[in-house]
Amino acid sequence: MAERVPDDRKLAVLRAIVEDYVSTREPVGSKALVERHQLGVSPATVRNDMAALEEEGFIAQPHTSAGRIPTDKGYRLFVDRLTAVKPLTPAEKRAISSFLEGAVDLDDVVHRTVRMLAQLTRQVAIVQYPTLSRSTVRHVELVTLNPNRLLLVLITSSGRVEQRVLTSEEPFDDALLADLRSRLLSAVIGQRLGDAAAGISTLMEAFAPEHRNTVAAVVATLIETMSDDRSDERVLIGGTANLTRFGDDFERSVKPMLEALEEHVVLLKLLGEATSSGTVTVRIGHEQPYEELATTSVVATGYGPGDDVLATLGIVGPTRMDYPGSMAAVRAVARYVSRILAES
Amino acid sequence: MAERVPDDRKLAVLRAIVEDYVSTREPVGSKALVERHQLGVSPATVRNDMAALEEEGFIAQPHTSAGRIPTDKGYRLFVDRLTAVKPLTPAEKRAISSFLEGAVDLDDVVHRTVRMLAQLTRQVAIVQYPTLSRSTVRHVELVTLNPNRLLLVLITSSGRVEQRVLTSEEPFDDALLADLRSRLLSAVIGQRLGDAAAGISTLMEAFAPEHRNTVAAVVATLIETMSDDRSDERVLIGGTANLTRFGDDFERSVKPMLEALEEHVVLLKLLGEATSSGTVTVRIGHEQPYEELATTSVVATGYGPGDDVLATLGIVGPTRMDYPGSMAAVRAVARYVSRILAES
DNA sequence: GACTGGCACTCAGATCGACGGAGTGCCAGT
DNA sequence: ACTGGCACTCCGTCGATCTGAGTGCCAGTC
Repeated sequence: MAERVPDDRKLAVLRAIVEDYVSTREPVGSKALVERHQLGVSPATVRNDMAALEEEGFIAQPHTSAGRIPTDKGYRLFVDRLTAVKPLTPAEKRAISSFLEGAVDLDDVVHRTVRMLAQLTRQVAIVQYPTLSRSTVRHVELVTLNPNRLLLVLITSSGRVEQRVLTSEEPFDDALLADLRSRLLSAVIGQRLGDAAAGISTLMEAFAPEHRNTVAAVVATLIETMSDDRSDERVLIGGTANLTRFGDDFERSVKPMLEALEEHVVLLKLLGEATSSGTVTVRIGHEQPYEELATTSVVATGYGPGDDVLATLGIVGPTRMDYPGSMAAVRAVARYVSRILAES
Repeated sequence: MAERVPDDRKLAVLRAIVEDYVSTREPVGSKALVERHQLGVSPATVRNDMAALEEEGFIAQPHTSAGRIPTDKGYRLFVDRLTAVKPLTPAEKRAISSFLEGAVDLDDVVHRTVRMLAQLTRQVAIVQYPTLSRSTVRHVELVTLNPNRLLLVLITSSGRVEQRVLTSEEPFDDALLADLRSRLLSAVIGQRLGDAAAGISTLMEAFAPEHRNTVAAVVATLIETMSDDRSDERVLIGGTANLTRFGDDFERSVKPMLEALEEHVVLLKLLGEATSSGTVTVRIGHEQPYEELATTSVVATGYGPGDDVLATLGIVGPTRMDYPGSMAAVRAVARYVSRILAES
């Protein structure tokens, strides 16, 4: 209880155990450890340290007389205190940068990002679409698809386009629509999505009573489109083929993950609250909210133009993963995609 | 060589083998067969028939003294000649219909369709987005995102919205854009996507020489947007969690499938040429073009409003699948989604 | 000629026991 | 405080054995 953090050599042993276990996937014993790392002490000493680390809950043995594997708590300590920032190679940086530069629109940016992440980390990548709420209204358009169907298009400063279809019993009046359109435009252009609603809800009064039904419907839909910002519940995933590397126990680790990938709500909860794009959040094993994904870790961070954090991206993999590498990749990709967004 | 198709009882035996193997996943022997089906003959007789069927390549045994399993050729015969149309239950029909009715836009239709398919068949579902080429231009909008960036939006009669961003060295001129916009509109509205290009390529001549660069860029982008119809290479997949049911041999059957799911081009090739929505195409094992997916079958059909076939949808699963059920589900879903599209 | 009962044969998968080796904990010695 | 040595544990593997489902074939019956 006096001191919670083990002394230096024990930490070195823990680090060595994590590294070896991650790369070999097998419980690591004292002898193998001293052979592969320059610890400068004998196996017996390492054994004592291991016993202490086990006592404190950082490592565990699957069964008596097997090597040790890190516990979630062990990985946690490793990530918090033992991780040296592992910079990407220049080649990797160039690859990220040039691949993301090639994107033609927001959708493409997100697609490329998820692909890049999956490729770099060789894990399953998840990218949440940027939220609109901070962006402003750039344009509103009303288009009649046929006399009874009206398409409402909302274009935002982030280059995103939202659309809704309205149907009506009686045909839409073109003149009315033109009038409504211009009034909407002047009321709404340049406003933030969140604030614009106030300006148009009173608009109705300018119209003749017999038109108010139509106007009210359009206004309501527009407000709903602006406020009901569904984009923050949209996510894109990639690299599912990397699930093969999850582990041997198909039923217990891969299946729950596949099910989670179907449910975007689950994924968003996994990604968690967005943190500023400088800091990378790591959630290890039981630290994430789903019991079924007990052997799964999440590495995530926020991103967005400039210092705004509009959404979250990250990767998901087995607790036994390369944390330094994943964290570096996630951070780098977030940084680059943020820069791209800022340029828009 | 004289007659290629076995006599009636042999066919009954084959059907029984396929059905039993699909439901039990285990090689089926002569004794078990006569117990579970009313064949009216003894195991010994069935054995003779089996020997004949094996001779002709419809079934095979994994090893001597094991039961038989159907070959691809066996499944093929089963699908071609032994499949009774298995209508969906009224409850299923209602479920499909009401679930699809609830869709708010085209995107939502496709999402719901893929979900429905996956749920009904308990397989991996694939839905190709409907192509635009037959639809007409409903609206074109030019929006300046900032002085040097212009957003071009194309709205089609199918309710689909395409967008492109143009950047320019020098700021866009608002007056010019307004002029260009109205000329574009009158030239293009109501035209088919494929035909509209001709009308606007000559438009440039109406503008002053110093503006021609800008105009040319916008026109070129618009034409590209209309003709480079990327929607036909977009697909949506769902039900990947059903991959768990693929088989025990993870590495050889699930991994290639996961990889295929990452590559939309591969999926499109799997779905194959669209057939009219009445007929369902079944590709069994080696009949589909990918070596790695030798134990995978595809059940697909075309769909689209009315009798137009705009795209393909279907399911992918292990060769050992419930063909009658899958075919019925695919056909029914295609029919319903076609109807929904026709109403738009 | 078509079907059946019987029989010998095959072979994958399960069961069992022995064994080797990696790894541990502990203790006495430096 | 570290190390070498030693006895002990126990998983995984290997080989031998056994069992049972399934087969092919043959002689007999309708």
